[in-house]
Amino acid sequence: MTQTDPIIAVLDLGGYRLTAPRRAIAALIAGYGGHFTAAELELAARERRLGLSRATLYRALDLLIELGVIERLDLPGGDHAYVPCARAHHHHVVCSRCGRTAEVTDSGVAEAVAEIAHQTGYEISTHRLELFGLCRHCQVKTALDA
Amino acid sequence: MTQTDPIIAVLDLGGYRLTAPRRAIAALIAGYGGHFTAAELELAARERRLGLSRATLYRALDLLIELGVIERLDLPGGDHAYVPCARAHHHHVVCSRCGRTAEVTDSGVAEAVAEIAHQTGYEISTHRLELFGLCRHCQVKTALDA
DNA sequence: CCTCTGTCTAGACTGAGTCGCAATAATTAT
DNA sequence: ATAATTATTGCGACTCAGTCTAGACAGAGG
Ligand SMILES: [Zn+2]
Ligand SMILES: [Zn+2]
Ligand SMILES: [Zn+2]
Ligand SMILES: [Zn+2]
Repeated sequence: MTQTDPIIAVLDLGGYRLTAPRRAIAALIAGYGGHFTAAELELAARERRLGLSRATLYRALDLLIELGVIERLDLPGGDHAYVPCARAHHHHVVCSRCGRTAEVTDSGVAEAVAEIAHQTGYEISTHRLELFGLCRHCQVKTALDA
Repeated sequence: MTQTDPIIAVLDLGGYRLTAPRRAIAALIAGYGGHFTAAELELAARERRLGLSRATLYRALDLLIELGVIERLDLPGGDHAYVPCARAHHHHVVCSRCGRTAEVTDSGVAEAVAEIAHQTGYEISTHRLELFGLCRHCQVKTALDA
């Protein structure tokens, strides 16, 4: 609601036009706690009669990725999902039951990467780390189900 | 040529039928040093007049993944590729220029994962780490191009 | 306001991957 | 060897994500 939507802010800063579709998409994204898929966004948009075309949706996602305010995850099953996130390098832990995500820093990973570079002789420029498991919430629920 | 194709061996061990299409696919895969895509396999099969249907190809890939003799990579650009590999848990470093891959163990990563679990409270069950950079070969080539 | 141009819509299109089912062939039993 | 069993294949139609094009539209700045 407030002017402080980080996505809008970044778009503005980047000199991109603050159009109605982009504002709508930003609002939808802000509504998700964890990850969301393109299909979910599309459905949500349709339900709310926002009238955005698929093309616009995908272009917006591409742009937001480029700007680093969302990131694409490749779920173990092969599906693609997105998470809103900070722009510095980091990774995500995804709850495989409810989808909640948490960001984590490279703590410790950097050393491992350096070690790997040394062992293999590769000059490593990028890496992606994705972690999957149960969030606290779902750990409890699972315990109760037993 | 020899009976020692690891893919065939694993299929046999798992009690799966050693059919002509599977043998053909195993042979094709063995021919790749680094990663390959489903489309590449399909093309190679068509060129050699092997007459396998797409469905069979994809079913075979799924099976081989399940058996752990190949693994699916999600390239940064969003494409999917596969690498033949050992069955124990490990990760891949992919040369972003020539596609050569190397396997690396969890050395160091495990600690980082434990630390992340502790920090976030998630009970982490799986993780995927993919590294991208230049292999030794391509480092040299790049240096010469300068 | 008016213009310039970035962005949007609609809908056709592509290409990866899937599905159901009849035909085929690797195993197993006889 | 032959027949019976059933996993696997091929086909072709299908779905669905994502892309593309071209004309209409609407921000931002003057
Ligand atoms: Zn959860
Ligand atoms: Zn990292
Ligand atoms: Zn290389
Ligand atoms: Zn690992």
